[in-house]
Amino acid sequence: MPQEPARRRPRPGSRHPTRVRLSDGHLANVYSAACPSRQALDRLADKWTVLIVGTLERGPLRFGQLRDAIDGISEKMLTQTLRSLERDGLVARRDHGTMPPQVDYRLTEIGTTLAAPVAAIRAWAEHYIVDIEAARSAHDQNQP
Amino acid sequence: MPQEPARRRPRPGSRHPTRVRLSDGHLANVYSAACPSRQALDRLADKWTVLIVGTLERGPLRFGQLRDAIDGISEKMLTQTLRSLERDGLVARRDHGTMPPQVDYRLTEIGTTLAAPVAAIRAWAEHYIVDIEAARSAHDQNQP
DNA sequence: CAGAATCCTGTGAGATACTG
DNA sequence: CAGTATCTCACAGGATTCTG
Repeated sequence: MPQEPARRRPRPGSRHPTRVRLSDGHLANVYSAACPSRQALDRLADKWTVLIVGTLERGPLRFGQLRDAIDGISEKMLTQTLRSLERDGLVARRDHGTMPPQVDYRLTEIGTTLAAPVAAIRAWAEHYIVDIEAARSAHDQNQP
Repeated sequence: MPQEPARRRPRPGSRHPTRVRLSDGHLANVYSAACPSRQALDRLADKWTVLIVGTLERGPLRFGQLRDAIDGISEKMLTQTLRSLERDGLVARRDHGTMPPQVDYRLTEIGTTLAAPVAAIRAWAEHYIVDIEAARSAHDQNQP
């Protein structure tokens, strides 16, 4: 059971109030973090989503193939991320019901539309990583 | 001081070994998480980077303007993310040295090139959030 | 105003073991 | 093979206070 936030001195006039309590008791952000684009961005801004979508771009893959293709992902995170991608209608899961189990995953129609912007990001990453690393080491030279 | 990982029974033959100890004592991934595109992707895959870059797209902004424009960001995370963006050469910081302090941030040339793919992602998000939410609630209907 | 320093918490995510 | 179920820790990130 989560403890009470334990604010030391609940004084008014906090300088940066990002949340307010609504009449129904829920907490909500003051401005608009509920903005649709923010919702979708948060969906993409985890460590594995973009990599899974990028890997499925070329066609359906089985669980083990995904695991082997995506360097460093744990089975747990692969399962979790696939589940939430399925929930959001970006990936479709097909269980053949055989024994031993055989399951494959493919992008849905919407998932496919995501592949394009994701590819753009990946292309940018591949092109500019050199400059980024250069800037990084130059910066670290001055402030070690 | 970080404790020893405390592996209960260090038995060999773990099923999914993602890391190996190199001759110099460092840990490294077996395959290729060090791939350049992965490096850059990890750079972008945090909660705030994309939002900051997107906000600076239209021109330089001061610290407080960024804080107010990006819904829900804390001053701590704004500072942190700006620092690392600066380190990577994507954002330039200009301190006017006045009193009270006046600092503004703008995209560098490389940062500007990132704005395009980021805008593509944002456009995708704005367009497809409806379908995502539909899929989500449809899915939750079946498995509540 | 723009932050630095500090404290605290929830979550991300790995390791391991078990199952149909 | 394709998962669950636990346990655990590290760290992202929020709240608060202080300062030049």
